[in-house]
Amino acid sequence: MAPTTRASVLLVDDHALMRTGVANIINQEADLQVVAEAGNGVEALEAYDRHHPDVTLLDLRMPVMEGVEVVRRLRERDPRARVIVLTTYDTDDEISRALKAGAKAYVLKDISADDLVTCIRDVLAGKSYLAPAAAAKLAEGVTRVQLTPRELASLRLMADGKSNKEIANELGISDRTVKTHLGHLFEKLGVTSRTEAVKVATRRGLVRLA
Amino acid sequence: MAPTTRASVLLVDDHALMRTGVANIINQEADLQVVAEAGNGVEALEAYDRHHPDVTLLDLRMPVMEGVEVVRRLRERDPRARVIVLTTYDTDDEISRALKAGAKAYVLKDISADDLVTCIRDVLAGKSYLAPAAAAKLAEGVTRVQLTPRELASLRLMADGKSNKEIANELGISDRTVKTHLGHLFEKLGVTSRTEAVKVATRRGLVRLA
DNA sequence: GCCGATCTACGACTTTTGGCCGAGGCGGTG
DNA sequence: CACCGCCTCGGCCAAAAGTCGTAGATCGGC
Repeated sequence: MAPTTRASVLLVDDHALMRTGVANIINQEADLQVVAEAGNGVEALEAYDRHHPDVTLLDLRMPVMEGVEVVRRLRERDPRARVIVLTTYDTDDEISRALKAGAKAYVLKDISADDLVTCIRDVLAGKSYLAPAAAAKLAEGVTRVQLTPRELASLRLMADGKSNKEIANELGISDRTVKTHLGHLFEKLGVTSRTEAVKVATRRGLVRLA
Repeated sequence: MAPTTRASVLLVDDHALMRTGVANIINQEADLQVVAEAGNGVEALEAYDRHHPDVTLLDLRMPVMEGVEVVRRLRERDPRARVIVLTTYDTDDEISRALKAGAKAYVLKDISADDLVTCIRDVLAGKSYLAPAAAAKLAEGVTRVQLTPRELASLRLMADGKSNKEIANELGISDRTVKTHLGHLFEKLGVTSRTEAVKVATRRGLVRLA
């Protein structure tokens, strides 16, 4: 039982309670050890540079810097960085973006402590892991919408309650053009009105209200 | 160090990970002990009946039964039930409804483990506790909107992407009347369009998208 | 250099939405 | 009873939104 070297874990979550809870679970394992915690993306990058952990547990949906962006930057500065996304939400957009950014695993917070530990060991062993729910969402997301930059920008402003004219002003284009973009957007989302579009876009993780 | 009687705690959260994390924290305290866990509202009521815990830690936003409803039912069957709401969200609507339903405390999951334990002891001692952020939201909510049943129903359907005509059909009234309800709603929310209304209503916790 | 995607924009049109009135019915309260 | 809040509905009108088709400009890839 001589712990030669425990694998080092970096914990990133904006909820202190979740951090200490998960830290407790992990530190109970003889082969794992939490070496640092971070409450947002910027802190996460700093902590990574200081400790170069073997694996990083990362919540998406954080203040200061978005989770997917953190994944990207971590992998930029260290292509071997192993990132496990641990979050509550499972929109197809977030899942696929996180995986594309280089996350090795995507698990939901309703996972059991045992399964989480197993997942960490799997990732340390070079495997990857997808939560069943996440896999299902991805599968249905074969029909994943590919929005153009303008469509996405229009969508975001629209979801913020802006009128076509206001959107046009902010984007520096004509309101006719906004109509064109939104028309294309509606077609891609399979809807016929803005409120419906906001609903579907929210469900898919394309926008975040509140 | 003879633990005369440790206060019993019931843990309700739909995330297994959060449950075991918090359970670890609580069980490390000599005067506290988790006696049961539940993953949704119905389980929570069953567990309460079996164990009659001294205090219940409850997440809002759960499947099967809404958290506020759980608070209400717990207090119904035992007016002395001490419920601490432990959640991630802090919309003024949820906070005030939870407190009105009889919750003794409202804390957010970004609380530290120490503060959570303190909060539990406070509640056991008969005190109550409001997270600063929650208190602030409540304060600004002096202007809390009071929607009529019809206004709320129209709002919900509208947020679901329905047109006035569709809302009218579902409610069995004229679309003119729907316009009236929505007009009043807009005035109360301080907006002039449906998408804006959806945004504000979501922020206030009046509706839940996704 | 051609093709496809994207962004831009217009006309013309229909439908929907939102604002501004008034008005009757109904149920509870002072 | 009179008042008030809520629900109901109507007309009218202006503005916004959504649908159709068309079309020039740009950019990147084959």
